[in-house]
Order: sequence, then structure tokens, then C-alpha cells
Amino acid sequence: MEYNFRETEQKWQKYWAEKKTFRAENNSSKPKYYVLDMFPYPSGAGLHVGHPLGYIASDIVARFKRLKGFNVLHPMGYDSFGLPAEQYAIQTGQHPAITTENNIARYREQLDKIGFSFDWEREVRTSDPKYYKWTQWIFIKLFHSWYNPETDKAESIEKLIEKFESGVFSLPNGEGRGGAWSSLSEKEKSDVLMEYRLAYLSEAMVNWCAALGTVLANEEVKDGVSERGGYPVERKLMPQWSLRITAYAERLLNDLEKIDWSESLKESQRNWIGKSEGSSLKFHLSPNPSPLERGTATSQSGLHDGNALSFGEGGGEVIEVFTTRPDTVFGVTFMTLSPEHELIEKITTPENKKAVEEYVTAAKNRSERERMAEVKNVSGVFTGAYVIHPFSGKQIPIWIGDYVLAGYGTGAVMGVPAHDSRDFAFAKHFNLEIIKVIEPNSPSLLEKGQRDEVFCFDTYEGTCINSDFINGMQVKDAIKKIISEIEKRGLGKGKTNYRLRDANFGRQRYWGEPIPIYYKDGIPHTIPESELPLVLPEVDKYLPTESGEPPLARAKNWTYTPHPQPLSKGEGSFPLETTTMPGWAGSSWYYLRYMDAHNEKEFASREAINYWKDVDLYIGGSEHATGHLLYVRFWTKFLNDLRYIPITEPAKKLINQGMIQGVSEKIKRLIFNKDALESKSNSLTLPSGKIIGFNETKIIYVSADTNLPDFEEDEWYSESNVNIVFVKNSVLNIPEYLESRKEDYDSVFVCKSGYWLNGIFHSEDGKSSVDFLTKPEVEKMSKSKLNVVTPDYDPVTKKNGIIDDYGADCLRLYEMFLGPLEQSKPWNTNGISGVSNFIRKLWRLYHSNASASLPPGEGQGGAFFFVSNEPATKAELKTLHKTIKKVTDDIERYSFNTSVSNFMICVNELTDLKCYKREILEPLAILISPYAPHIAEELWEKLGHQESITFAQFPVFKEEYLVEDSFDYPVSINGKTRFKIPLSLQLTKEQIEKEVLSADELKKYLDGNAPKKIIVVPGRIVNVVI
RNA sequence: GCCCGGGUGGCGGAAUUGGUAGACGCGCUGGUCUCAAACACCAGUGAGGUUAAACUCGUAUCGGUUCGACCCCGAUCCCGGGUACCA
Repeated sequence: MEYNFRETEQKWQKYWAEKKTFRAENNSSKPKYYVLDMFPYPSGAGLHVGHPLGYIASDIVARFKRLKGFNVLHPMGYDSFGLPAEQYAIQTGQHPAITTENNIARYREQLDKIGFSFDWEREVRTSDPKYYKWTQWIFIKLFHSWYNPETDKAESIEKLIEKFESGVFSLPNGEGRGGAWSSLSEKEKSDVLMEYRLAYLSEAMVNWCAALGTVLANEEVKDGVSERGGYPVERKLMPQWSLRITAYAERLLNDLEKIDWSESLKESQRNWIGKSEGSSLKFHLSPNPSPLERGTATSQSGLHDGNALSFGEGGGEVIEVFTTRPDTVFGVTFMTLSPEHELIEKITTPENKKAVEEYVTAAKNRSERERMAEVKNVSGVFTGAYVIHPFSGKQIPIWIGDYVLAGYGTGAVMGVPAHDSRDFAFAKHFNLEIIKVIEPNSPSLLEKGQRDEVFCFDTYEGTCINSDFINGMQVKDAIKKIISEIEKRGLGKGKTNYRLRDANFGRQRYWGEPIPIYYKDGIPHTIPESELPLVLPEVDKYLPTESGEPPLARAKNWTYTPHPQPLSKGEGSFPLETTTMPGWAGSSWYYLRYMDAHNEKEFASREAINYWKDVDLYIGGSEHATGHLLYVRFWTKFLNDLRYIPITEPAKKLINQGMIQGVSEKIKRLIFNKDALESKSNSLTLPSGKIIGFNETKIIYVSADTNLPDFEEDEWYSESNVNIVFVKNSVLNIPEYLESRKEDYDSVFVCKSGYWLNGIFHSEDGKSSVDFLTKPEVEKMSKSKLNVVTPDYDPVTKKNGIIDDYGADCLRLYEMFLGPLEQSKPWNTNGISGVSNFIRKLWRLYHSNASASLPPGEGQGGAFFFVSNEPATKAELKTLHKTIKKVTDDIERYSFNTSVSNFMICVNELTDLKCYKREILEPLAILISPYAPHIAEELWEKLGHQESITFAQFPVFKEEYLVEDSFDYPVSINGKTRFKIPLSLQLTKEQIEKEVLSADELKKYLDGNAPKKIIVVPGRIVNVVI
């Protein structure tokens, strides 16, 4: 009887669901183990074969830990707020909740078919009001908290108010504004507190994406265009809700040490946080410098006594810079301001005004994308103004350059061209002075500049020269010396800067959590916790209003009426915030909700939180390295500060599963004839959304790269992923032309007319869609790239998946067998037959031709289930225990591909041994059950067990079965293995040496001489040196 | 540019602590079965060399440490990922 995976898998999936086999208990005497997958966004495309990779791995661990006696929490849910559902809603008018519901149903169906051991009773959906009630609640907590630098923790804002009430208030940057707190108006108080709140409203420079009608977070912008859709993004100043993640920068950085995440991921986070230590330094504006003074050193500092006044002190404008290399201060020959710097207008001299204004305007109008594209181009303009060098007193010209970013440091840099490559490029371009102040200790650090000068950039290994009182000092010492000097003279102070920005928290979208804020007299207030959730209202359209307000502004009565009304006059209802939370809000705490998913009084009960604590193993994609994984750590620390949870990090161990890539068959060339183009329209819309006109073109080739038309024959242009070639009118005979260029085409299609949709060209003549896929290329699996492979029957391509043809167990084993979990690999089914064979062989091991009255084992693989209670042989036990050991080790170090190999070896060996013993086959079923749970359950049942194999005990490895008396020692001569010699393992080093030396095989190599040396590693190897 | 990974047969990949390189699977070759094919099963399969063996070479390249190196060290090349005027 061959194994019928279809019946068996359905049977057990139904059994698990009915019996709630995988329900986790919040009260248990067992140790806990929390295995979490990054929950999916339920997209319309459903799951592809890449999604389950991580889920299968985590499911294996979950099932393994259950067998090992842990109480396992292994939940699943949906990150169900998001842009695609909203865009679909805009196009079709369908409510995103309905689309989302449908998509979730499809996801669930697919997940169930793979046989995961999720506890579905704990399912969460971020778009469910019962869930987002608590997302809103956390937002309210953030709003009412501030970060106390003294305790290094978030605290209630009430404490701060108390402090202010008892004295004078100040702002976080240390500037007091005098005056008593009580003298401030309500609005002023609110404004001051906004500077402190962890959730705050401010005018902020945001990434505005006009096409999507929303603001995007930094990590949603890639190369100046939106990550989703690839639309242009510009910088714009808007009132904006933000979260003060920067307050946690240091802790987010330091706590990386505590967690077992991959080094590359931690490194990404470190870079993203971007800590740099240095010093601020003030430069005073030079009052009316005469042209004669320019660039000349007014010298003779006399600074050494330490009492001297610094140059330029005593009034006028001050420009502050941040530098990580204060030791190079004597190499400063110019200063550069960002085009957005606030002092520009004030300091620019009349004769430079025009040029400066033009430059600033041009910089402002250039999109982020253009600015990035021009990184290599040096541009800038002189303001005509000068600052005074604080140590040398020199006149330093002030320039404006767009290589200086407004958002980092102070928006101004001191130019040290000799030791910074960007300053160097700037100085070269504008012919500014270059003073070398560091002599590198090692010649290899030198880089050749132009003009035969030799510089070193970014090195900390060097000696100061041309630097007055730090001459001769090593860079590291010089930095300390200079900072202390800067502080002593009140020119600035040692300072730490972070690249990390506060996180934008408002989106001009519909399909997200409403922000629980209403405005009274222009002052934001939170809705009382007791009135949460603030439910997402219905709107007539999911687009922004005509006046550009977010979709929520379309909702009727989108106002809040406080009740009971402790109202003073004129109060009634107040406008509610119209932006919604970003996609990452709900995912920043979902791991906590799983602990107690149905709690209506708290986000999770204390008991549940104290029991489950943190995630033991978290598996998900590395694309969340600087987004989700930073935010979830931030919220965890915040909730810990407020003592809601006992942990400071969400996940002890994190694994990034690799991406399973799709193989796209790319269009090489596509040909349209003239009639086709003229008949319908004069343009072609590419998958990227770009529209290209045809004009006089006769033939167009569209191929695997891209472009802009220029009407030269066979000229190629490149842009995203479509390449177009336009050929002139002169080519009249298409077939003849094609024939002559045959080798250039993988496939040719001449059609009358058509259009692109989702990357597919649909011909107008109704012959459905035609795809031109010809050249294979490995890339990310995605719907738009037409390379999606689903694990089960795909209703779009109408193709069966692995599950239909081979079963879920086979899919699970095969995905694990493909290679290391963390590695990305293209999907191919080349090796599937090996895994499928293995499953059949496993099945046969438990079956015999017993009815044919053959001796047991002889009829192996027969029609009848047959195991015997006879004791197992030594060889059988050895195979079993070797496998127990290897598989246990493999799971514990997440090496799932090798354990599949080990199962194959085990089954092959047992088959060779004709093993039919319960003593072996029963533990084997348990061993394999985390990987192939369906067949394991079926065998377990046939072995006579009433209960699910889930509740079995993982077999215990016993060393004794592996102990050998002898070992085939490989003997190498000079490190090269030459022969083997079987020796007892009881022998001592000396005895082994003696045996080897007397071996006949060795004589040949010794050639009569005595060996120079002999190395014996007992149980391993013998090496003879001759 | 910078940071982090990685480079092993025809292919996916093993080698856990410096100790038999190439496990396991795919593919390929030959064989058994079959009228034939498919399936299944058996054998072989890093390269060179030989009737066979011996032997030689072999983990991107070059060099080093070691009795012994895919593994450690130095330099170089290539591939993948992240990030980017971050002062």
C-alpha cells in the first residue's frame, strides 16, 4: 500500500483543528518557549513558496520543543492594515476591510494546508478594533510620557509638569525661557510639553509622496522614490505626528549586545542609529572683513596660556558646527552651510545675494532623487561672509553647498580639505586653500590627491602637524586635548550625534489606526482611554479631499464630544485628528498580544506577560532590519520603562530566513508593427507606470532593460526593467528584417495593439494576455514580476503546487532541504523527487508483505503495516541513536537542511538492515514528526497510539549505542591520507604509534628510513612525518 | 566609497573544536526489469592518469602559520546584501 498523502494530510489537519492540539496554556508547570514568525501582510496574491520557508523552520522548532517538554506558544496573525488594500479600494470602491477579510481567508486556507502547529485561538489582526484599541492606548501612553535624561527612562509627563509648576520651565535643549510656568497660556504650555512628549506634533521635514498622497518614513523611501510603487518623493515641511525614538538611541544601540541576532542585522541597526562622537564648535561671524584680511592669518595666538580670549568672541552671529575630528581644526580653510541654513539670508553680502538666492532656490526645488543622482557633482556658492577661526583667528570664507545636510548635526560643517574627501573635492573645485595637519603614521594610509599632494582621509593613525599647540600629538590624544580646550573656552562641548531620526507617525491614509487625538482651541488632547477604541469611520471615497486633507476628513461627524461634559462655555464637539498611524504601529507590539489575545481590559494580563516574557525565537525577513525590528525594540523599552512589561528586548534570538527568489522569464524583445501602434493610441504604458510615446516609430522592441526613445536604430536605453529599441521608418519589411537579425531574438511577437497590465502585455484582439517571457533571470518573487510560485493550486496560473503533487510533508522537507535557512536561493523543483522518494521509503519501512508469510523484513515495503516487538540489533540502535544525536544538534543550531540529510541516511541504513522493530521505528516517527508531521501522525496511530504524536516525548540519545571498540584510523604521511588501519579504541597513544609503525603499508613510504615524527590523535587520525 | 556576508564537483549543498574534503539529494553514465518507454531497483560518478592500480592535482588567487588548513593570519580578485555627501 503506497502512502496516500492527500487523504492522510487532510485527515490530520482536520484532527488537529478539531482537537485544538496546539493550544498553548497560560498556566503551566512546564517551561515556556515562545516561537514567533513575523506575521504577514495578507496581500491579494496569497502566499508564495517563499513565505512558508521561515514558517516551516519555526514550526519545526515549535514541534520539537513540545516534544522536549516545553509549553510552546506558536501563534500567527495578520498585519492587516496597509497600502495595497487601500489602493485597491481607491480603484474599485471596495471597502479595504472586505478585501482584507478575503485575503486573510485565502492565507488561512494556504497556511492550513501546510500543516502548521499554530495556536489559532490567539490569532491577531492589527486592523481589528479590539486589537488597535491597544495600539491607540500605547500611543496615548507615549503622548503622556517624556524621556527623563536623569533616570534614563520614560516617565509620566505629569512629573515634568509638577517640576515646572514648582519653578521655572525649560526646553529640552537646555534653554530656559525664564518666566514661571503659571504665566504661560494653555497653548504655550502645550507647545513646551510638545518638545518633551514621546509622541508629539511638530512642523517636520517629511518625505511627501504626491502620487500616493501620503508621507513616508525614511525606510519606505529607496533611492528617492517610494518603496511601494516607485513614485517620486519630495521633502516638505508639514505638521506631523512623530515618535521620539531618538531618546532611545543609546539604549537601542547598547542593548544589541544582549541579544542573539545575526551580526549583519545588528550592524545594520548600528549604522542606522549612526552614533558619532565629536564636538560642537562655535565660529563667530567676522564683522566687516576687509578684502585685505581675507585668508590671512591674524596669527600670533598666544593661546597657550589658556586665559586668552578666543578669537571673535564678544558678539555678532555665531555659526556652530559639529565635527568628529576636532583635531583637524587647524586645517579648516572654509566653512560650508547647507542650503537650508537659517543664517544664510542674514550673512550673505549684497554682491553675492543674487547668486546665493539662485543656488538656494535651485537646491530646494531639486527632488531628493535628483540630488542623489548628482552626488558626484560638486556644487556650491560663496556667501561673501567670513567667520573667524576660533584658535588661529584667520578669516574663514563661508560657502553654501548641498553636500551639507540640513538635518544632521547643525547643518554646517567646517571644511578641512586635507583630511576629508568631500571637503577635498569641494576645495579642489572652488580652488580653496588646503592645509595638511595630519601626518599619517603609516604610508599605506596615504591617498594621492591631485597636484601630487598626498593626503589621508578618515584616519585616526597619525600625528598632528601645522597645528599650533597640538603639534606632535597623536590624533587620539589631540582630540581629547582640543575638546577640553573647546570646553574651557566656551566654544562648544563634546557631543554625541545620532543619525537616527524621530519616526514620522502620521499617514495621510484611510486604512490605518486612527490617532486618538482631538483638538480643542488648537491644542491636541487624547481621547480618554475608557473610550477606546476610536473606530475607523466610514468614508465615501478613500482618496484625500479636494483641499488635500487626508481621507478621514471625508468622514461625517469626525469629531469628539467629551462626555460626561465637564464643560466650560462654548464647548461641544471637537475635530479629530485625520491622519492615521503608519503600518508599523500595530506590528510594534503584536508579540505581546499573542500572550493574551482576547483580553478586553488590558493589552495582556500581568500573569500572561510574566509567564511568557519574551520571544525565544523570532524568524522573519531581513528587510525589516531597520524598520519593524527597531520600532518593536523601541516600544518594548518604552513599555518596560512604564513597568507594563518585565523585559527590555522583545526577542532573544532572531533568524532572518533567506529569500526564495523567483525565476523571471524576461522579455528579450517585443515587436509591434506600425498598424498596431496607430490603430489604438500613440503611447505605451510600461509596467513601471511610465508612458512612452510612439510618434513616427515603425517598430518597437521591448526587452529586458529600459528606456527613453530616441529613434536611432537599435539604440538601447535603460531605465527600470524594460528595454526599448526604436527603429526608424527605413526598415520596411519586417519579416525580412527579423530574419536578418534572428540571432538577436529569443522570441518575437508582432501584434496589432494592446496594453500593459501588471507587467503583462494584453493584446487588443482579445486573445487574452500574451506573455513574452524568454530569458530567465533570478530576482525577488513578486506578483508584478510574474514569477510567483504558490505552494498549492494557483487560481491565477491554474497550476498545481507542490502540495497538490507531492503533499505538505514533502513541501516542508524540500524547503528545508534546499539549503541553509538564512541563505537566499532561487526556487526550483529539481530535487523534489529525492525528497518524495524519501517519504515513500520511510513509509515502506513500516510496511511488510506479512500476509505472504515471508520472514519479517523480507517483504519490506509491502502492503501491510508491520512492526515487531523483538529487540533491536546493535546496528539498528546505532543508526537510531546516531540520528537522534545529529537531528537534535541540527535543530538546536537551526541547521534544518542537514537534518533532512540525516533522516535520509537513517532511512537508507534501516532499509538496508531490513529493520522492522518497534524499538527503532517508534522513536523514528517522533524524530521526524517536527519535519513531516502528517506522515508521522499516521504512523504513530498505526503503531497503536491514541493520542497525537505531539504529546510524545522526544527520544533521548544514549551514548552507549555509539561506542565502538575499534576505529579505522586514517594514516596520513606528511598530512596526506594514505591508508587506513583498524585499531582498538582502547589503545593508548603509544600503542597506536607502535601499531602504525609496524604496519606493512607504511614501509613503502618510509623507504627504510625512520619517520621524523609521528602525531597521534586518539579516535581521529595518525600523521607520520617522513 | 563604507559596513556585513560569501566564493567547495555538472547543480543545490555537507564537513559541528585545525584532524579521512565533496555527506545527502539532483543530474549524468552503465546495468536489471519491460515488446518498448516511464517508474522502480543495482552500480559508478571532483580532475588528470592507468586495462586496473600506483600516482599527481584539487575548497576564488597569491603568500604565511602548523605534523596537518575549506577552517587561522596577510594581500588580491570576484559575487551577494545593507548603507550612503551623516561632517
